[in-house]
Amino acid sequence: MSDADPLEAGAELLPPSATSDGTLRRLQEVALECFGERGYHGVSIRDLAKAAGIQPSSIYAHVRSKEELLFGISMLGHTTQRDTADAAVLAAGPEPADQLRAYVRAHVHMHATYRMLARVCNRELAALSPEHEQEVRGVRESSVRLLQGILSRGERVGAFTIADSFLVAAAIGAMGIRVAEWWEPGGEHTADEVADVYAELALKLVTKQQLVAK
Amino acid sequence: MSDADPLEAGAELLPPSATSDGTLRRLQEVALECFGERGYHGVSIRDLAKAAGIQPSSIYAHVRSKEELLFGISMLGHTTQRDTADAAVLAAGPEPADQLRAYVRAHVHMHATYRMLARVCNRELAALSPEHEQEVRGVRESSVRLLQGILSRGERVGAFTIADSFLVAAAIGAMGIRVAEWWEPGGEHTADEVADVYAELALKLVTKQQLVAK
DNA sequence: ACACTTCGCCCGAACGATCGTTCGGATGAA
DNA sequence: TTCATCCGAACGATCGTTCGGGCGAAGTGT
Repeated sequence: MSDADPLEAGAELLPPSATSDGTLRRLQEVALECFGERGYHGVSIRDLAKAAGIQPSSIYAHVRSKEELLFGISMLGHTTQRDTADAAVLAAGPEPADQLRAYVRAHVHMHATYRMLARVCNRELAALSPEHEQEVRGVRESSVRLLQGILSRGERVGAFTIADSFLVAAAIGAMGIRVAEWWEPGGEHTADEVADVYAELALKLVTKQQLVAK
Repeated sequence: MSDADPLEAGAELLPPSATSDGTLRRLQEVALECFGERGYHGVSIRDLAKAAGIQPSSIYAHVRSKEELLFGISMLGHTTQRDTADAAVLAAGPEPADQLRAYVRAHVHMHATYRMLARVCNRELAALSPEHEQEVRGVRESSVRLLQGILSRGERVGAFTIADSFLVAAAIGAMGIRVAEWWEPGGEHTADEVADVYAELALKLVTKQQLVAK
């Protein structure tokens, strides 16, 4: 393997829904790696250029500004999360438990598989311009609403027992988001394993407890 | 109230274990606010100076460098988390369920009450020097070990049923860490309420499920 | 009680480095 | 000829930090 790319050692950084190619794609990939490791403000245009193998000024042939590069990445990550979760839930059928399982599986799987993308999305919201931040938050909110809808409907039809819908949704979301911070490919668990375990854990959070004889 | 301080509108930024006072304390407080909102690299020495009401050069009468300011904050946050969790667990008695409840309550309560401190601690590990980062990670690890110890002992004595100790510990930790990102004083829930709910949710994660007749 | 020194804290000015970005021009494919 | 892409050089702004000095409180010798 002489064409081994240190950037893509066995793992894709961008999801299939990414439409960019060529230098712009490479730019987004190195931006993901750098932003994910050191943060948006901790990475300079010159850092990105060096990692991409081009000159700093050449970057501006592909993006209007550094912030727009972050915005593109952020939108891609958030829409990917929302779309995969939507699709998974739609394919899960009418049972609330199946819907919750599907949502958590998609959520967790995405945060592991594209963990750099997820990190940047969850950390750098404040680095966006006010307009861009609001646009991203809109996408984010629709995904949160989907989860809360599953929970409240599950409770309404008697499938779930939930103390506080908001708090439980926050807890379930948190489990997945944090996966992007510790999971790494080649580690103890595959992304699928984590997704499966966390889907069952999420179900435990909404299931009525039966007292077991002590 | 003419002495109202916009920095401390009804909430302490630093925990009681903070020993600093005077200008250094004020510096740590404004650093928490600024780092928490825009990130370590997104805040300049001049930003901090302006927020603290002093000149940029005056900062160096209290800290050796910007990174050392972050390190002090980071150590304070991590030791506070570890110590309050330790104390809570020790006071909880021998029952695994009580220990887990105590740990989660302390963990969550701290992440809500000192949310800016928790944010900086969880976000800016990579901004520390390698030596400082390792020192902080040491404190962090000891707290994680405490939680995992509670879980594994609880399973050993038959109080808990756990699919994967590491994954469950990560999930429980994640719930609390994320609280620092969305909770705010004066919101829907008090810190105590969230802590109580999440303590029960954590217990659900380690309790054997009973199949309820469908 | 006095003068004198020390020290903590703060200031304004400035250092070299690096920041995001722009510009004019070169190159090659369409 | 046009257009996308890249380059080297440079712009003004801002970065973290240093330096010399001012100033009031605390300590010291007499």
